[in-house]
Amino acid sequence: MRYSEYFLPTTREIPADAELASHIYCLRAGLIRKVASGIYIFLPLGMKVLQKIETIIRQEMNAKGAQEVLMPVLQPKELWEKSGRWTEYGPEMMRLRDRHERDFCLGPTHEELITSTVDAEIFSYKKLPLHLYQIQVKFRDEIRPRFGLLRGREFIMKDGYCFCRNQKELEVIYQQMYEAYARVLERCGLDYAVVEAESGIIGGEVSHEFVVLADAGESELVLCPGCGYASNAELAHFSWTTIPDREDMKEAALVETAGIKTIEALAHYLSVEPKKTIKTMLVQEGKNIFAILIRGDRELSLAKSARHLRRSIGLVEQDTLNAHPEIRMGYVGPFGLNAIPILADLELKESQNMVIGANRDNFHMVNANVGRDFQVDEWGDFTYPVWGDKCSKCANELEFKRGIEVGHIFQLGTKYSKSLGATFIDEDGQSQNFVMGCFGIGVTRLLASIIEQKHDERGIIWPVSVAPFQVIILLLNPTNNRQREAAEHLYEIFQKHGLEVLLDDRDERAGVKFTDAELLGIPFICLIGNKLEREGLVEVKIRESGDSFELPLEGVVFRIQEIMGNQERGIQVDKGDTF
RNA sequence: CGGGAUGUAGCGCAGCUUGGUUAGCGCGCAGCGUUCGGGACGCUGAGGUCGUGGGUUCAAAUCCCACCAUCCCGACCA
Repeated sequence: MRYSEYFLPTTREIPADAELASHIYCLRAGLIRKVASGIYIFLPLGMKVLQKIETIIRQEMNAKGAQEVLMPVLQPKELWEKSGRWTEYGPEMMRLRDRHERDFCLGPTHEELITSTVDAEIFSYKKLPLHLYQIQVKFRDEIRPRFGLLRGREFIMKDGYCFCRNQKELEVIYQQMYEAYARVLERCGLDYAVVEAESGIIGGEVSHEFVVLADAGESELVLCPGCGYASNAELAHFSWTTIPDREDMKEAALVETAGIKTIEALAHYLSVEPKKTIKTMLVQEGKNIFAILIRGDRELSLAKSARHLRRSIGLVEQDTLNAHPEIRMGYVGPFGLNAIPILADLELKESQNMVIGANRDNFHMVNANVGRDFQVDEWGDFTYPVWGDKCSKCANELEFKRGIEVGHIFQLGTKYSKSLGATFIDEDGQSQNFVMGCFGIGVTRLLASIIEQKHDERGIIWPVSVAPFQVIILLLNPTNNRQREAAEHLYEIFQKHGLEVLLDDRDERAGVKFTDAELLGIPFICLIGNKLEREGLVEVKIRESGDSFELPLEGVVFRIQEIMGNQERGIQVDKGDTF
């Protein structure tokens, strides 16, 4: 491709809308342009990268026997009413009506459609397992789209659904997908973690998230350097470090703490460490309130709480509190809470002489002790790990990182096949619900994550595997015939060897070309300039390392292929079916 | 949806507090000339419903009201 003819608008200024590197560089390097909040057009360069990523995904999916389909974005209401999700899904689902007043939605996901399709065609266990996937635009009317492609409303997703005879068969496919996902991320050159993502409400499901490590990421991860344990911070297991010294139980007493409603203020006022206090968190499901006691210096994990209670809960709301005059906000404690169940974090089981809310305005209790001064209905694990906490499996100190969730694999079981009545006939002639799995990769999000992890202050640093071009030739003096001819010749050589090459033949100053080449992040930058004129040498710069070397024209392609080959071998790619 | 902020040329911004002639600057864009290995210089030029609607006023980019859009912080997710 000749740069002079290519639709590739780069910008010098940082767009006012963007904050994250991936967002800024997607715009500056001419990959995308915004159409509306969370909605983007992909320009030719962005399109190329997208296709590269999709190809990698296709190869890995096909290699595991998954078959590609394409489903519509527009889906009829009836389908969603069958699964109950037309009402369940909420405002995130974009609904619209056609000229005949029929209701549709823009598909936020495709479980309903795929399940009903398979159900209509597959009747026998002999046809199972079946694994279908698609790479398609999905639409979710996000409450708050942000960070460019990282959280769009319209985004491209690869989603796969497998239909199995039983749990065992599902587990085999699940394992295969685990491997396939890992390979996709490796081939994209990414540093990532796989974390268990247990689902709170519906027990028994197995689920893993694939998270690209990046400081800008929205999910917080806990990693153990010792045993490799990885988890969402909000669900992470850990063992607490501070085992309290044994002390004698002191006499409990009420102290006046007028106007003191936070742990910090309380600890300061009473001159105790925050960890010697207990805070009482209130959560609710519908109108039901639960009190959860945790150590004052800890944070409540709603995810863990939800899992423990097996309910979908949120922090208590003012409306709900109005019906409970016995609750004294700011001084809540496990006293006189009537019918409200009191749960407590296991960490408090051995605690002694704690400060705790008295559930009486302007009073706390000091030297409170479990069992003597207050009772607990249920013990559980309700808090996040913090710096210094140890791995519950191997006792190493846990590490904290942030990441971007790009993939999620799920053992669905019969949730959708049941609600949609999708069945097959098994070996015994009995009707059974399909046992399903679903597997998603956010393709556009993956693109953004790569930039988020692979960039510097000058621009993107594409891994060769997804780079829109492997090589860019900078013709520094387009008016110089010898240099022009050399550049054209080199351009042909690259093409003949199957490399994707961008020839910067624009009538621009050298500085512009250098800056753009680095912004675009093309892995190999070949300079045709004075060096060529004087010594017949091409200067090759490697974008990632900044290293450079000089070679005669004819040798360049082999050297580049050699370097690329070495990188590929590091990943050990065996190509699956391609088409 | 709650909290914060912004909307002026393709992009980045000033002007608004204290209303007053043809609304500015930088980059980019077009033409000509000089330049040409890290975003050159000179000259000429094109480009604006000042987010939209209403109001106040002799007069509104500027003051008031409403709405819309966009971004950032919270609850959701690939």
